[in-house]
Amino acid sequence: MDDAQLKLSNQVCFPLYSVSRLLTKAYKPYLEKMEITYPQYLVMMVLWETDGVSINQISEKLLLNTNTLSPLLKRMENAKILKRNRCTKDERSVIIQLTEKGQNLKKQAAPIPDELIKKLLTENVKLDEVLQLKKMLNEWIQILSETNKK
Amino acid sequence: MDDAQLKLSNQVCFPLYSVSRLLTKAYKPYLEKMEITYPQYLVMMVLWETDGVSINQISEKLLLNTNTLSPLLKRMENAKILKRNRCTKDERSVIIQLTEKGQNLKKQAAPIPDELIKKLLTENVKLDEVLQLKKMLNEWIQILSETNKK
DNA sequence: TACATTTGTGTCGTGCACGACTTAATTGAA
DNA sequence: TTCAATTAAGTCGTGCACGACACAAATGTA
Repeated sequence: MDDAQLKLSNQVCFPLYSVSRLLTKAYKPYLEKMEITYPQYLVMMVLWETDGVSINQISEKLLLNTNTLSPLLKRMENAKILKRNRCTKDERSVIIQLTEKGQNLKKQAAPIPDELIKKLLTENVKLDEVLQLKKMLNEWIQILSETNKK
Repeated sequence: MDDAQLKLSNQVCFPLYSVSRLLTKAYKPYLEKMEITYPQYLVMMVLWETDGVSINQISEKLLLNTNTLSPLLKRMENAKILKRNRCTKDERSVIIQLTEKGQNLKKQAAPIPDELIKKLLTENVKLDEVLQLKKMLNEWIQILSETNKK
């Protein structure tokens, strides 16, 4: 059998999976100071940009199911960085609002993206390549979130 | 504050994280027929290429800790696709060997990589771009597995 | 040969992810 | 208006990931 396709070294998915895990790990020392995890950091980025959104809206932006977000947001509420309140207009919705503590974390987080991108840029990996990578990944997100739907 | 850096849309990490999850989900229908998960599929690719390796060697190839692999390999042994045996030369090591069932799964897996890459290629994403992406990711793996070490 | 150190595997606890399902509120069609 | 269908959130079970730690086998050094 011609098994070249099945070799780990020929896969795109495996380096993607590895880099994703390794990058999350690279964030860790920064996020630990803020006492949040990487998925929680993603939620924070949504809220820093637009506070007071429903769980469903967060779910759509992060492509994470509500059954992943529900317990995650409860942990964040316990850590007092956000509050969960039922929407008065639609009692089914839960609105997430940052506390003052949560808002203040933004200042602490501000330098993180720069520090990380600095680590990743080398003589062989230039910024415009990274931007191209981002563009390609965003296309794949479109394709995959379509095909995964059913 | 200039918070452009903290916007989700300006992150590279987030699309990487999303695509990794979405790709894993895209593999699912194929892997379900073989009754394995995506991380288990990675282990299988290692073993299809080189059978009879230690847990440590699998750990190095997949960049996964042994405390992740140990229970995963036990589940795979329960599913009768591989066997775990202590190395006689070094009693600390556990050698992983495919069963016949495990070897036979290779035939079933053979068309998977092609089918998936077909989904991802569009007018806007060409094969050479994918190869460039892979190259970049592999560089990042080097950088990140270094910096994460300590 | 003693014994401190290293190495390979493993357990435990925590936090995601996600499929399957439940519950309650809202919506829509007859 | 009634009630079936849809929607938002949440529970439950399983399987990763991984840090912290345990333990036994192997190794290195005095």
